[in-house]
Amino acid sequence: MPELPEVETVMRGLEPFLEKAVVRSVETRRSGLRCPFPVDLSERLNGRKITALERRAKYILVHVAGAKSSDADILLLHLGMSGQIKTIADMRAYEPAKHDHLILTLKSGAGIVFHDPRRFGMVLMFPERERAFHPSLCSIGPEPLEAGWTGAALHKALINKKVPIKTALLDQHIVAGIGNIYASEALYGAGISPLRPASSLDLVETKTLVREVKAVLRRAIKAGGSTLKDFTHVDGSLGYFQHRFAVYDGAGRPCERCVRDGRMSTITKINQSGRATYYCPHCQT
DNA sequence: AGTGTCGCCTGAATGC
DNA sequence: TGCATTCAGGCGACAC
Repeated sequence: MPELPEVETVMRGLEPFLEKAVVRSVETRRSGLRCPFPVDLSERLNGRKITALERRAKYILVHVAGAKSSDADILLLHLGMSGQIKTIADMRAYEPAKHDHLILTLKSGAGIVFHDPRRFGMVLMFPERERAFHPSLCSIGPEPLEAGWTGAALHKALINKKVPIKTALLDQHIVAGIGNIYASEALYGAGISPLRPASSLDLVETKTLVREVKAVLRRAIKAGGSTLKDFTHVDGSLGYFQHRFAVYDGAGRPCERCVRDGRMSTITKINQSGRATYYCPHCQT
């Protein structure tokens, strides 16, 4: 389940492959994923040079040069639930696998493949100059790893929010890129109950929470993300942050913090807004 | 406006 | 063994 650290890992893996590369051809093997592929995808990519890659929230932005600088485009990729991007060193040796939906061949003879069994992913293309107005990007909240995202900023964003703090962390308008895994992990790190109404957190608590969000995301990026089922790096290798989860997918296990403090308490799984939440009912208050 | 629920989709796991 | 059901969840659409 690609969240910010997984998307960042994929983007970093794609960078040396795609930056300054020129697209030779585009093949779509079905009409779209969550939404149809842009009908003019091929003509807008063929012969064009990729200038830079960027991550925003859980999106990968592929910047594509135009004939004039005002014609630059953005190819927007979202991995959804099960999306993978694979790099292929030599496309002559490539045979499409099941669920390989979009294939870009580069001038160099290399290529990339968008593979997505559950087809919750997204591929869009629009002019760079429309970026500020694009519905998928324009209303997204602050990047959690940027210095400007502080405890004070989060505290302000949570005023009047009655939803549980766990649900608020998943809201991409409040903060970008956090998904189900890292929401549970950050709340555990901060010792805050996922059930607390978001507006009930005081400034000290939001500062602690912001620190923990940043810390868990940085550690996960360093570990190459978390591989639960589908996620892999662009070369097929796996992330290993899943081995360091404190609570996620750990129902029934003892809480390590409580054990350290000489208590016995068990990680518990609950459901919030249809999503699994894992926490320690004893030390998260 | 804020909040809650649904549907999209496949494959793995579970149940009878 | 085999078929049906359940579950996982990011995000947009929709209802209240």
